[in-house]
Amino acid sequence: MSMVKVTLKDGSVKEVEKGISIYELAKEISGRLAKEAVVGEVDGETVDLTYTLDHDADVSILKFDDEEGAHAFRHTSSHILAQAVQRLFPGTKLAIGPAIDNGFYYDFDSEHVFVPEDLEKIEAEMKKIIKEDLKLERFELPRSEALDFVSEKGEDYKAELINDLPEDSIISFYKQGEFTDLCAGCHVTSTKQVKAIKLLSVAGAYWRGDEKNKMLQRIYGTSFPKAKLLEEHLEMLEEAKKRDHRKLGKELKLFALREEGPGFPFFLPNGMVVKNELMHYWREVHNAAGYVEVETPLIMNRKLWETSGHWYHYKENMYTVQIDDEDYAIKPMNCPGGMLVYDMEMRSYRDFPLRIGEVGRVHRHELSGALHGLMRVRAFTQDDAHIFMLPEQIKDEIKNVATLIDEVYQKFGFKYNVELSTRPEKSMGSDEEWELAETSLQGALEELGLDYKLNEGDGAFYGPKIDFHLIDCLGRSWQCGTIQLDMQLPQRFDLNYIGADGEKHRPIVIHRVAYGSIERFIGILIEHYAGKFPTWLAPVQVKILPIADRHADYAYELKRMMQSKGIRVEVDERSEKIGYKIREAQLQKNPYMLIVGDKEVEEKSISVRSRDKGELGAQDVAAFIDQVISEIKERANSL
RNA sequence: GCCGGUGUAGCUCAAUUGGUAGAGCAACUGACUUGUAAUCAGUAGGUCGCGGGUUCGAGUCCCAUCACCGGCUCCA
Repeated sequence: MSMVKVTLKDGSVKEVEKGISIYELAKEISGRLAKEAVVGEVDGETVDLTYTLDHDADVSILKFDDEEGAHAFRHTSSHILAQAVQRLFPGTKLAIGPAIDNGFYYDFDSEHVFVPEDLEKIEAEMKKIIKEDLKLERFELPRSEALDFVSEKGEDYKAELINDLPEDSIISFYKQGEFTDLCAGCHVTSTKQVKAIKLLSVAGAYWRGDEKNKMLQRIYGTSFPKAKLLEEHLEMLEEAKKRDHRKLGKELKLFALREEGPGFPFFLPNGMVVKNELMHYWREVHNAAGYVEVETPLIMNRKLWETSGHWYHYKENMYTVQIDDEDYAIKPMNCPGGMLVYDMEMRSYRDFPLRIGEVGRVHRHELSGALHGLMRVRAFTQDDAHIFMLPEQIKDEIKNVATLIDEVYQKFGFKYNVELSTRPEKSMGSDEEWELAETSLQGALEELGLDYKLNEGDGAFYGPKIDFHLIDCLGRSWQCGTIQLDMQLPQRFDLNYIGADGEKHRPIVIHRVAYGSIERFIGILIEHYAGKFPTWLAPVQVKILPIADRHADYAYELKRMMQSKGIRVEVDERSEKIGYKIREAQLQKNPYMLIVGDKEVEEKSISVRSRDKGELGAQDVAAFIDQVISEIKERANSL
């Protein structure tokens, strides 16, 4: 372990481990050190954001490539933003301005309403501040003085933040030029280091994230130590726009959203193929895993929803309807129906685990502002299942479900994060029940060797849960799969089974989904594949393109041949040039194009073009069909 | 729901200080019969999101409303 001597600003010398991070360093020399840490020099030439604490001590502390380094860098960027805004719009109050993944934001309370055009002006001012090469200096004040300091400047939000800190706190501030902000750090040493900066958007955000509070104006931006990195990042955002499932959904005629039904998507023929293929695959996997399938009514009497508790806890989000003078509700969840199915027969412990699946369409009145393409809708399909079991079966069954979900995600090459949420403050059930439930869930994850994040107190009031978050091409994560233990519904519905002892017992119930919402899953798939679905999912798998009208007969002969083998195939018989037809098929992202002209008719062959690999040349018809069929069979390769 | 922005032909977009709506692609018709990402010509297509108002006159200004976009909140 090589140690390095660090000379602090006050002249004292400290020995630290080489390569130590600024945060570790701050911890080591509590409080004081962070102050010194910003007084360094940057070796801008060789390594961006490599700091030296003092002129004689070469300790690399922070790099932009590290998460912490990027964080400090973006944090300074947000201070520059706030400084520019206060210069241009005096009287603007500051709320908070943290670094986030890929950028930063700052929340403002201003009389002035920021419009997109303002961003350019603010950005120009920020560039000025960067050029001014302002040093960031840290200073600390006892809590009461800190309060006076911010109150004098009329920074009410900062005062509120300080008020929430303990009485004996020492409050740190960072100063750059005329601008000072309450801030824990860390920061880079000078505004000059922020070489490339770009403001992206302006949005509303509630103070402290609470909708009861005032709505502030949030400005988002991003920054990099090199112009090239910024360019690359902006290009990535452009690429992501091209993949947007709403755009591709329209271009590929997969689905549509209309004013007549906000949040209620239309699935067009192409999208329906994808949906049906996904369900086909789902049924294969679930059959193999021992699930049965049921379907429960979309509309049921209010009494059922009172029994389940939804009428009291979820009414705001439920669509209701009157039938014969009685209240009915459209189901927002499948569980109550599932409970009724269980209760239709006398159940035995020998039936367990009893896995009852339901691909159920649910309706929820989501806030209009929350709607987003297929990702957030008001009617969606859950690939639900309720599993009834004995307490001692929990762990193994959770493992089964997690394994199944993993298999499904692997199918599409998805990466995902797992989160385990435990007992919240307000909860139902005994300590022993929760203890068993939580250790079973945790044990299952650990035995499977899955990395997971623990969200303590984040579970549902009726039980702990495991969530699966898919990571999309933009790095955003979407909650899809979930496994929830339900300790409330069995009781509310008075569900029983006959145990080995001949007595009635309450079953354990888990509620789980793999896709989550099929609509959302399709949205994610569209972006994941950029519309280029693998052959088994592609709406049109083979497009036959006759070169001239006289080749149409042969084209249709090929079509019949392939169709009879279960291949989705179309003929483009328009009197257009072959280049035009190829372009169209290519834009529609059809996996295979077959060009047939005089040569192919004569030789009874085909000229194959692949969407991804381009021209493949002449091929034998039977061999090509076999190839396509093998790709279609990928749907089931897990079996 | 909240904050901000947007809304013109099926799609992507134009329309100088308010003066009476235009292009490309798509569609349709015709010609061309085509060899691996856009053949040419013509035709048709809009109560400028919907509803009020100001004005001699509104796509352009104001109000209201709906939807969408970026976020917040919430969530599969």
